[in-house]
Amino acid sequence: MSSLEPPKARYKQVADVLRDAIKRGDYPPGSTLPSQPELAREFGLNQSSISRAIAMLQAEGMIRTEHGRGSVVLDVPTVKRVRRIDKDYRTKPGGSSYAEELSKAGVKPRTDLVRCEAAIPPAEIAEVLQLGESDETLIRRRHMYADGKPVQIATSYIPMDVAGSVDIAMPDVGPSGMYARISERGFGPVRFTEDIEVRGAAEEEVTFLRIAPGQPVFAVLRTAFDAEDRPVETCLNILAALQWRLTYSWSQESTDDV
Amino acid sequence: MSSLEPPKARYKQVADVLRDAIKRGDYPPGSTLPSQPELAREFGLNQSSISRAIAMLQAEGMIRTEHGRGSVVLDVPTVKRVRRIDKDYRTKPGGSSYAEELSKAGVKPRTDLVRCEAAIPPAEIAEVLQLGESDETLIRRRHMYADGKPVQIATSYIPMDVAGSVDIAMPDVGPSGMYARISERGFGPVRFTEDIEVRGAAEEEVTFLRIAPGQPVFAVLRTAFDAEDRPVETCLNILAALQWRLTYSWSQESTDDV
DNA sequence: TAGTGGTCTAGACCACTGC
DNA sequence: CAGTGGTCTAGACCACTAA
Repeated sequence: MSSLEPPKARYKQVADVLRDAIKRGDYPPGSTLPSQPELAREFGLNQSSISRAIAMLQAEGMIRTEHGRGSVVLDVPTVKRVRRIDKDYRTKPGGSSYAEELSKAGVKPRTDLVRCEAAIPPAEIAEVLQLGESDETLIRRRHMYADGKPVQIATSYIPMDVAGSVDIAMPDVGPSGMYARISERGFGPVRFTEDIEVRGAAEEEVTFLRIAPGQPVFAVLRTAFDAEDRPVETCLNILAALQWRLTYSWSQESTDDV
Repeated sequence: MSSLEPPKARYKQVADVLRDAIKRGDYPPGSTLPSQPELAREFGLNQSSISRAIAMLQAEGMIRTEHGRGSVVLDVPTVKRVRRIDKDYRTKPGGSSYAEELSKAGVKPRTDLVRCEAAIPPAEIAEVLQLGESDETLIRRRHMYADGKPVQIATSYIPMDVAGSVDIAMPDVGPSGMYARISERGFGPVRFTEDIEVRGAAEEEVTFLRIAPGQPVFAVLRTAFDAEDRPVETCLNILAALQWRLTYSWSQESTDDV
């Protein structure tokens, strides 16, 4: 046990000790830390100070407190996963789907279709798709896992006249299949955009992704346009921002400096 | 004044009140909130509770506390800025630089060269550039502003044999100019990658970008490769993650689903 | 019911800023 | 120096979870 002397705030020192212990593996992911009263005894401090140290670790995303249960250690990968988008001439025809990408990386992918219906999309989605307020889209929401761990929430929106019917999107229809189906109906995508935003995780995202409240998430919105430059599909992906690296790759002349 | 009754935690109610007041413009960016003892009197609460409310707002990025001075309101744009990368056939030859991009958006850009020297780069940069531990690069760090507000820290790294000499990078050499100079020396870039990461802001970034400690930042690393696929330049851009939207656009067949 | 985290108080002292 | 935010205590009560 260390001395816990000033000048550094004691609750910060407690946080340091606990952080090191977690990183060392003393408290593996899923386990709980000792209770706050117990830690208070160990460190010879008041529970308030301990509580503050715990709050600090939670803000850092290392743990999540559950009222009445304890402080559970979260699984924070030391190495970020990579989500790669290659758009140069090397891109294989057909490209790679989420499932293929992960398989190559040696992890087992799994996708659960949690919602699939025709409904009015959120306003910002309707705007992207250039739809009116009351226009419906086919909405497909999937929960995606890698080796059983939740990694992504994906929600795609397709205007009903593009989708044709809801059964375009049976649970097992993959993305490549999705674009193929759209192409068959004469809306073959030729241009894509991706908008990347970062914001604090919403309630649902905290729960599914098993991250600490307030942690940042990526909101990646990919939109596909057909030959007439009409948006035919858009898909919103939510990922834990601190656990992923997004990489884009392209050829050609370019001198963007930003 | 409201009642501040349970069930909601009082410090959260205080945070709500202050947050609304800030959004309403009662405390404009740059001003300070009333002192904690004063707020404690106003709300009829203990200073500890007020302190907690303040900490909450700081975690949200709305204010930054300065020891001995007060809690200063930060300037958090309601609309995110856009950093656009077009890499399809529409891209104009020559592309658009940071300065042009901002000028078009109607804001006045400014760039300060804060560092320009030959030195050994950080390990992760050396790895990207495929350099040895003791190989030096030309390092150019710029602070960029829009309408006088700090928006970005950009640091570029160029292997010395590519740069030739330090004077390739005089303060007024723009990015297009930079690639032109590199091309003249026979290292014309033909392929690019961008890696996007999010992490908590470092000390220096908090200070320059004027954001709250712990707020997430984008770390965008763009690397240029020549015809032999050798990395000839890499540039790290740091931006306040909650204030920007990154958008990528491209054509061609692609069916990535991730 | 026992144990957990969450909140709050009254009061104290410290460290830093700016006059 | 006075005023600010930062830390800490001792003790209390509440809300939630699980046995």
